[in-house]
Amino acid sequence: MSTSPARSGEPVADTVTRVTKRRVRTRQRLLDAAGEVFAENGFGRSTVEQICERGGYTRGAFYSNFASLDELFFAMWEQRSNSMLDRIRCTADSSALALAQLTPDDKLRTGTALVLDAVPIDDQWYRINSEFIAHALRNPPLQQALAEREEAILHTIMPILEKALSRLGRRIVGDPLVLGRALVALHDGTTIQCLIEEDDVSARELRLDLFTHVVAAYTEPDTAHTHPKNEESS
Amino acid sequence: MSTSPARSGEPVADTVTRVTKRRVRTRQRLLDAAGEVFAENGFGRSTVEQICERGGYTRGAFYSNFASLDELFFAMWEQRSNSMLDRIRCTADSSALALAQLTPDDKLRTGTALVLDAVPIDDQWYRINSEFIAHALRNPPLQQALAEREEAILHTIMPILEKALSRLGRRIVGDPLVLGRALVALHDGTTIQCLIEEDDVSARELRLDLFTHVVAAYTEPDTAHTHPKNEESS
DNA sequence: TGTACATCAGTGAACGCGCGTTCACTGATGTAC
DNA sequence: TGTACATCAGTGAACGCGCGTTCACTGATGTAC
Repeated sequence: MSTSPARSGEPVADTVTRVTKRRVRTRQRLLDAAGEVFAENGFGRSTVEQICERGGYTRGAFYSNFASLDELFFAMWEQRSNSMLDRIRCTADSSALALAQLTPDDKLRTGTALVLDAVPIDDQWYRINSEFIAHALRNPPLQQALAEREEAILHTIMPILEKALSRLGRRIVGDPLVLGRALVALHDGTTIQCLIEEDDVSARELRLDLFTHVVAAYTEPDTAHTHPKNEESS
Repeated sequence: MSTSPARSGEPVADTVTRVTKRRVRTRQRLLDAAGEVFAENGFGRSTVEQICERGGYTRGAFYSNFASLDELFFAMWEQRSNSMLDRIRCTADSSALALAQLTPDDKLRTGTALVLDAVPIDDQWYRINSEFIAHALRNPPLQQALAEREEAILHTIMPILEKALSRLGRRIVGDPLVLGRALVALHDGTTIQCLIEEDDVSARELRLDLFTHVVAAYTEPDTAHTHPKNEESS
């Protein structure tokens, strides 16, 4: 069992992972294919055959990697959900440069717009996600996963949000998580509108307005900007 | 072609509709059955057989009434969507009594809570609707129907909203439809959170907070109406 | 009102495709020496 | 390093169930007189 590489110069990890490499690759290709097919046809209308064909495999490969379509759906959703969060973190980091140039005098709306750009409105993902939610509402374990995802989203967003707010010379009134949840709800709700309507320019503007109003409502000017620890409220 | 009921005391309409009565009934039963089955299994995972069995018919009855599952899905969604709006109108009317007792001095939050009660959080409907949205995003005609539905929702909500606001001595700043859309988005977004979480009490409170803040942000005290009782005729 | 007739909504058997699932196999990948 | 060997990931044929769809029929519903 224990592999002794003897005089082999190759690192152990490399040899070990190489065994799985093929599996990892086909697994990944199936996951990618599943994402496309589910988005196109819907979860319930997608077949094992379609997904395998899209990924360039035969059906046997599927059963060698997943127990069921349900399992694949969940794995795919989880992965995409994660990469979504990564993308937000990443975009937020790069837009931090722009944010850094903002002064507290800049309008709240400008700052909100900047942060909002980090959250993409992706119609393929929306379709997958809303079907997953509907699916999860029928499966308690999946519902649990959804709740945890919500949690993860909040923890990704909060630092970005607080950093941006302090840049704008504002601070949150009350529990920060309440604002976080409100913004997530806003995103979910306005995304539908942006996707449904032809003229998504105006939809996006209304969206920005709404975000700005809510941020304004849940925050206040931070008068002790240079000395943040000055005033504390319960 | 022209039916002459001669001395028949029965109204013509009654005789004419009686021909369709059977159809109408089975159609309705199939629609009801479809709603249940779709909510339980998801649209894509539901079969013609399941729906017919639930409705107490054989498969032939389905094909005698609908061309495809897609058509049934749409018809069912449209009907439930309509009855949803009716329910809102109805509940709003009955809660108008409570609203009438509010004075401008009452808190905005109380009034918002009252109106919000007219909008149910129905998890069966949510599952159906979110699947329908995902489905409609792939079918332009359905997408059109969705957009029109959004329009209808707004026109249902606006009078209720404005009536309630005037009761609270407030009026909308800017385009009323903008507030309407914002509230719809809020409802959509917060519904997910209320449904996902175990402890939906706190979710519902946060929801109410959010609504209250947004209503406050999009309205201002209506100085022209200091006395609530002096406008009887609208 | 009652009877004889016409219509057609819903039945249920039949058909066959498509899909999920299995499994003996093969050839790609990694191991031992 | 090269060769012989072992493993097992992915193949593809095979099976059969389930489902969509059709259609000749029957009996419920409405019509004519």
